[in-house]
Parts: sequence; C-alpha cells; structure tokens
Amino acid sequence: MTTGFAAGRALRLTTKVLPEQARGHNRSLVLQTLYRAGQQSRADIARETGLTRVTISDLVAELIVDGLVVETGQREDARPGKPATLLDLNRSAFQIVGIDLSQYGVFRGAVLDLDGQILHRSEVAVAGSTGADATAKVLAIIASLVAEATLPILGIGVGSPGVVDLAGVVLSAPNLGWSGEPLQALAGERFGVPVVVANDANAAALAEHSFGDADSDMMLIKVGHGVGAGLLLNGNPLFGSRFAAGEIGHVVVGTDGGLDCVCGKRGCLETWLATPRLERALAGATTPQRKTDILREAGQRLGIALAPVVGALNLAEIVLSGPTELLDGPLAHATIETLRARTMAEFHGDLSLRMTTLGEDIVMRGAAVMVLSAQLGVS
Amino acid sequence: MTTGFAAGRALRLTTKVLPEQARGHNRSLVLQTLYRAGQQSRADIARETGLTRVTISDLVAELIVDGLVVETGQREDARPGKPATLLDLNRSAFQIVGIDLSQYGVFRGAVLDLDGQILHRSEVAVAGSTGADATAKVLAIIASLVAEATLPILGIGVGSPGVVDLAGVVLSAPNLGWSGEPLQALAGERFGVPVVVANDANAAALAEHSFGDADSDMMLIKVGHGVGAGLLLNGNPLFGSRFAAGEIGHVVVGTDGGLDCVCGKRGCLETWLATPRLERALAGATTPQRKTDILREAGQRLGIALAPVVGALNLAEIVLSGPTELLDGPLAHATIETLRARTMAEFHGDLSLRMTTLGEDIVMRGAAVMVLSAQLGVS
DNA sequence: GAAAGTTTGTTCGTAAGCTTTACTAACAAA
DNA sequence: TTTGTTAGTAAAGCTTACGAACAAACTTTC
Repeated sequence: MTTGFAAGRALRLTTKVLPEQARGHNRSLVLQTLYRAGQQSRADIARETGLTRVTISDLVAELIVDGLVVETGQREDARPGKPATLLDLNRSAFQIVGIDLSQYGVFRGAVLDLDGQILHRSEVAVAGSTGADATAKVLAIIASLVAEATLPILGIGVGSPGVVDLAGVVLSAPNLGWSGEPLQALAGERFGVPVVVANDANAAALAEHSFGDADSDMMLIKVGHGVGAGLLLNGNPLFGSRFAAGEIGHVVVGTDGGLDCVCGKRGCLETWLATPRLERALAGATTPQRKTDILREAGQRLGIALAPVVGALNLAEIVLSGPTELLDGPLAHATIETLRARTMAEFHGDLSLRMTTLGEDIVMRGAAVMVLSAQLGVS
Repeated sequence: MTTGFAAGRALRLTTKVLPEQARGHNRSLVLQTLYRAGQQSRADIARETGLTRVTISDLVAELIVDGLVVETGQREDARPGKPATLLDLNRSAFQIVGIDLSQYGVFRGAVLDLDGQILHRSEVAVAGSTGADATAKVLAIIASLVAEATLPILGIGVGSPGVVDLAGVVLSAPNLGWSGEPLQALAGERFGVPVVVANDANAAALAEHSFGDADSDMMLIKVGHGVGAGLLLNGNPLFGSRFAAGEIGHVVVGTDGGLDCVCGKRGCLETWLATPRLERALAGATTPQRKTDILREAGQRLGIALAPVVGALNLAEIVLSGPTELLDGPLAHATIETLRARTMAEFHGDLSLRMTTLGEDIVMRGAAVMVLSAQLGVS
C-alpha cells in the first residue's frame, strides 16, 4: 500500500468546506471548461469534468439564469443520437477594464472582452503626478474607460508597480509616491463593480499563462524603468511573506563591484538591466561590436542573478517582457547561456527563455485575467 | 465593491469537488485541531472551526469509531454549564516509522509516536552499498523498526537524498546509485502500510514547520556531504518542474572563479560549503583567525547564492541544518550580513536566519510529518 | 422503410452533508 | 429554589450530487 505525498498535501486546509462552497467550485469548473474549449454540450462538459449530466444540467441552468452562459444552437455534425445543444460563455454579456500603471510616464488602460481582446484603448500622461494626484489620474482613466464600455463591466483590473497586498492596497510604489494607497477599495467604492489591484509583474505572468504559451510554473522578468519579476508556481502567483515577491531589481549581482544604484548599494540588477541605463550605455558605444558586448554583459548579469532562483525552484520556463530591441537578441542569448553554465543542466534540460508574445499590452491583459479569475474562477 | 484577489485565486480548480470530499476535508480539520491543541471539547472544536456543534459531534463520532479519537474525561475547571467532555487524538493508537537516508555512510531510522517523539532508533552502515544492495538495506532497516513498534504502524516515511517524484520514485540519487528506484511502491508492497518517500531537505523543512518554530514560508538549507534546500511556501513543499526544487548545491556562486567541482563546473556552492571541503580547509588553517576567515567566506558565499532567492520569493525565514560547530557562528553571521547587504532591507526587515532546533533527527521527524499529513491530513 | 441502436437532456426519487431549531443534562450564582 | 449558561443530542429541512428511467432525435442496419 502506498500513498501519494502530493495527495496527502492536498488535504492541507485551514477552513471548513461547506457543500455550498463545493457547489461554487463546480460552477467555476463548468465556466472554466467553457472558457477554454467553448461550444460544448452539457454531455461534453459532464464527460470532461467527471460530474454527471444531471448535475451539469443543473449547474448550467443556474449559469444561464445568471446570464453567464448561453445556448448557441445545435451541433451540426452527423452522428447517431439526439443532437447536442451547444453552450458557450456569454462572451458578449460583459466587458473588462484593464489598467497598466507600470509604464514610465503614462497610465494606459483598455476595455477588453472576456477573451482578453482589446476593444478600446486610453492613455493619460502621468506628468510627474504623485500621491493623491496620481490616484486621481488613475480613477479618471478608469472612468473614461467605463464610459467607453458598450456592455456591463464584469470588473476592473489594475496592474501597479511596487508592492501590493492581497486587499489591493499599494503598500509601496516610490515612483508614484504611494505608500499604503488603498486603490482597490477606492475604485471599488467609486465605480460599484469588483476591482482587483495587484503587482504589474504578477499580472503579466498571469497574462502569459492565460493568453501566451506559458505553462503553470514560470517566472516572468519585466524590464523597463526598473526590473521586476512575477512568479507563477502551480499556476498560482507567489506573493511572498511581505507581498514583495519578485522585487529582484535591487538584488546585488556578482562579486565584482558594479555601478552605484539609487538604492545606495552597488551592482544591483537594475544598474545592469534597466532600460535607461542600458540605453545610455548603448548611446555611448562606438561600434556595433561594442553594443553587442554591452547587451551580452547585461544578459550575463541577469543569468547570474537568476541561476540560484532557477536552481532553487527548479524552474523550466522564463519569459522576458520589455523592449524587444534590447532584450531579444544578444541579451537573451547571454542569459540562457549563463543560466545553463551555472546550473545543473540535467535538471533543467528543457529550460527555456523567450520573449513574451503579448507585447506591450501584457499588463492590461493580465489585469483582465485577474478579473476573470476573481469573478468567474476562470483562467 | 471590491474583490480579494487571493479569494479569487483560491477558486482555481482542476477537478470536481464532491460532498464526500468536503466531508473528508472537515474530518481532517477536526483531526488537525485536536492534533495541535489537544484536549478539547466538541464545542471547542466547533467554535474554532466554524462548523456547528452538531456537525462536529457527527464527525467526532465517526473518528471515534475509526479509533482515531478518544474521549479523555471531563474538564475540571469550575464554570457554569454542563461540563465538557474532552477529546484528543488517540495518540497511543499508532506509531510511525521514519527513515533518514541522507547521512553520509549510514541509514538511520526510528519509531516515533504521533507527536514526533522518538521511541526507538536503529542504524545500519551503508558500507558503500549502491543500487539494489542499498534498497535491500533500506528495506531491512524498515523491517527491523516495524518489528520494534509496539503499536500498529500508521505509515512509513522516508527522506531520501536526490530527486524524488510525487509517487515516491527516487529519480536520481547518485551517491546511492539509484535512478528511477520506486522505493515507495516497493516498501508499500513489502510492508502493507502506507509509505511516503520524499526528498530529505523537503522532509526537514516540514519537520521544522511542524515541530520547530518555522512559519509557513521558509527555506531550509541542509549542509552535509552535499548542500540542498527544502522550500515551504504557504506551508506546502515546493517540488519544481522536474521535482528537483532545492537542488542548489551545484549552482555557481559569484563571478570570481572558485574551486573545481565534481560536476565539472567551477565555484559551485558545494565547493564552498559541503562539510568535507570545509573540514579539509579548516584542517589546513594554522590560526584561529584563519579558521574564522574560512567560515566567514563560506557564509558569504551562501549569502551570495541565497540573495536572489530571498529577493525573488520575499522569504522572511531561513533555517540551517547541519553540523552546528561549522554552521552556527561566523558562517551564519556572514550569511545573514551578506543577505542584508545584497537585498532590499525594507522588504526583509524581519529576515531571520537561524539553526534548526531539531538537530540530527530532523529528517526522520520530517518523514513522520509526511505520514501524518498523508494519513490524517494533519501537520 | 421499419427496426434497432446511440446519444442527449430531463424528470424523479434517493443518499449524504450541513444547518437550524429545539430539547435535555448538568453545572454556577444568587 | 430560581435563574442563566454551557454541552451535547435529536429531529426536521435544505442543498447537492447521484442513479434509474425515459422521451426526443438522430444514424445505422436489415
């Protein structure tokens, strides 16, 4: 007789489970199934989930009443038996507002559909606003997007730089002058719809998981004015003991000095990799070869910093997000080479490092995923 | 209106949830409550869990029939109302066998009670055995301990070096000559009780969490013939994409060379920190000051390797396990200093690094925790 | 073309699980 | 002795999922 360790661990629990909550799970399971595959019959869902047709019919009836699921006609293909009634998420019932506060100098936002497609965009210049001014600008861009939406809003998602707790309070975001800003609560009161505020890199990692090809264990490195990371373990974002997981910009890299950093230390990852620094260094480079060397060095530093993380977490997938012209080339090559040279290859034989496929919209789309996940249990 | 992000994430699911499974959860919840606090009444448990007294009575009745819980008499203190009937885990109903395969040259094991106290020990010299011979010795020590037990065996836990998958197959343990050794299945068939095989450092981390003071986010660094780590995130062990999480011994540290490693690289963490290397270096040291320097250097190297991990995971607690005379002193001091100097202090203000309080028995006791967790949902 | 077989989705009755309500037993305090 | 509190149980009811059975609608087979 043997016992799966993981199975045992799954039993870990801290709160009671009521039948009602189990029902909620199964409800989300149906939504998840439809969200991913779409156009399925009740019987299809029953087969896929393991629940019976009876139960699925019951759950689906509830979801139809709630307006979340619709019947879309009968299946056309010729096969024996009663033709199936196809179902789908009511993708035209709601829209989502997604906000990206992580860009330098500009707040960006969009209205998205349930599939994460962008329907309408909006921007507002930060223009040095901080504190309450910055908050007002965030609320303003949300208001303009809410006005722009052509369907009811399922929720509002915000990806913010800095440290954000589970209640959507921005504990610390130096660039925006926020400390303890309860953005989620403020926006929730103001707009009367569910709001989710989380760290930008975490949002990006979720987007890559839902809309990109990322599997459920990955690390997303977000390079911009600063450097941050979002970690997905078992498909769940990692928050850390003080909600500061992923804040790797100010970890010192290597044992051979480096440039002074604004944080007071020397040789922080940001001094090698943040775009302003990189661009300045490249501007001073005289030859193409010299430019390549600068990019390679930056990539090596990233690899040096990531190697212990890759080893400790046994990560198989790393995704880069940021300016393609800087990251996608010598820099990325040097990073993966450095990683392979500094970790156990046999454990990471399939270690992959690549650019995101979602471009600049990654945080907004991640913000939409957070809303889908919170409201529908879908992702 | 706002929505907790974590709450949304908690809805993530991949399989159906049946009432029966919810019941199982609540059953474990009762056991957990009793395991931790002991000597509680049904009403106490109801208050603590949030379930009603009726439901708790029902669950407890079931657990009493199963022999897992016993009534231990009435509460003595004078207060109004009907006196409470106290309950406890039936701690004298079962014993656990815990095995530690991670020591150099010796397999150690013990019979433990449900509280993780060691009742009887056993050892067998490995004497260079590998492959099937090593497996035979493991089964032999288990057999001797099973014979020694004075109560029925709840299960057998094994902490093995190397990479172990979720089914308890040792995918790779070079020192023991194992690759793909299905130890959990073999022992399960042989002894007819539940068996859990997992990585030694993971087991140690669980022990520190259950029996030590560790909270639910921590990293345990196990220094011995090699160097490994066990990670606990949200109270759950991290396994990694190839079950090799925590294998940090062969991550290269720093950017200034280092000694050649058996793995072919230079400057791996093990070349700085593994006990044979350290002891050899210390033996060659002429003065006490020189010895301190060697230990400080090793500690710095550990700090350099851990800094990116601490930053990326926002870890607040690191525990060291290994020879106290080597680790607990200049080495540990240098590690924490290095960590503080290389990460963002404000995120890790309470970053602590300390020795385990469980000494050499940590893996065996962790193996017992794995059994408790798998069989009772307790930890 | 009729009969047989398949598949879908629903209805009906049932079992399991938890809750609410209401009760008895057993105590302390006044 | 009365009052109020606490523990534990019993009964009834609601929710949830299931199995059995069935009608509808289709294909395949003879």
